[in-house]
Amino acid sequence: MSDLLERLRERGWRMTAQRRVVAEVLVGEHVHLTADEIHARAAARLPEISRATVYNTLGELVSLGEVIEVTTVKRAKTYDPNAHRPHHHLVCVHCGAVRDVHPTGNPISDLPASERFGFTLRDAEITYRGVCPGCSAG
Amino acid sequence: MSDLLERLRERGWRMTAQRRVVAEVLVGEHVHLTADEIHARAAARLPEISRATVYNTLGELVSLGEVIEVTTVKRAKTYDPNAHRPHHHLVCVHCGAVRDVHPTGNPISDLPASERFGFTLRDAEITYRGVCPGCSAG
DNA sequence: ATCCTATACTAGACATTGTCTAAGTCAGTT
DNA sequence: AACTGACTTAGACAATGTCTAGTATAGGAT
Repeated sequence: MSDLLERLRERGWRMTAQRRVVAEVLVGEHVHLTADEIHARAAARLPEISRATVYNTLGELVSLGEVIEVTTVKRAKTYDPNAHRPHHHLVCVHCGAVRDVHPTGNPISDLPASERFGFTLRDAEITYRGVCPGCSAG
Repeated sequence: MSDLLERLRERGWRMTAQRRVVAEVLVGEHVHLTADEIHARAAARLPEISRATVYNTLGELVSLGEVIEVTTVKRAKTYDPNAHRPHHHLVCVHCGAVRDVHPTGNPISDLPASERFGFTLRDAEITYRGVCPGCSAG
């Protein structure tokens, strides 16, 4: 967590109160938040922080590889601070809840050359869809 | 293609000019279009078709399982008419191009029970990310 | 410690994508 | 041919994300 701030500073990031707060919100809760939720939590500590800054900061963190942008079925993207531990996602089709999961195997090796169409593969993301215990109980 | 219209009629779909045009646009080009692109192409044939109708029709086709909604990195969802042939997607991180691909193996069997957290799994979607030949040449 | 400047922040307008509503229209049935 | 519930329309609204012009500030230089 202060690891994150350390790494960022080493990469020449100028440290500001706004960026610190956004980073703290992200790492503080190990859940997937939307930009708006992050803004709300950040504003609780730093009331004048603007939406634009939150969006910019998130974009930078994604570019730096410190945070992963997850696009689910919901309108808004969510941000996953767990970027350094490779993982995939399990989504409840009913309530939208998201969990990080770790399947065995490597999807990239499952894609034969004939199916790569000349692409240089970078990574693969698996989204498992299902119904969570809470929703199937209802 | 007229298969699609057949199936829909059998399921009690009321057939209208608007729905026919949207279905034809979808099946006519085997690419992934956004709702707006579909609207533009539909309007070329049926100028007074409204955005709401396109959105409604796409939503119905998705509910009926005739079309798959694909959420990529881009803002807008895209619609994939290839719903009856299970497949996954290969996306160019540079230009956003999407191809359908068929990896070997079954991702669902790669998710051990201990990683399912009580979810009832329905399906899994793999998104491969890489750079397409055109973009890596540039 | 102070100054300087590139970088970052803010407010708010704007853009894009998707949803909803009220009123009018039409497909398919009788 | 009339009827009726389902469909469509225009446009307002909502949610999410981007951009700009002006202001503030972090961190290096002095």
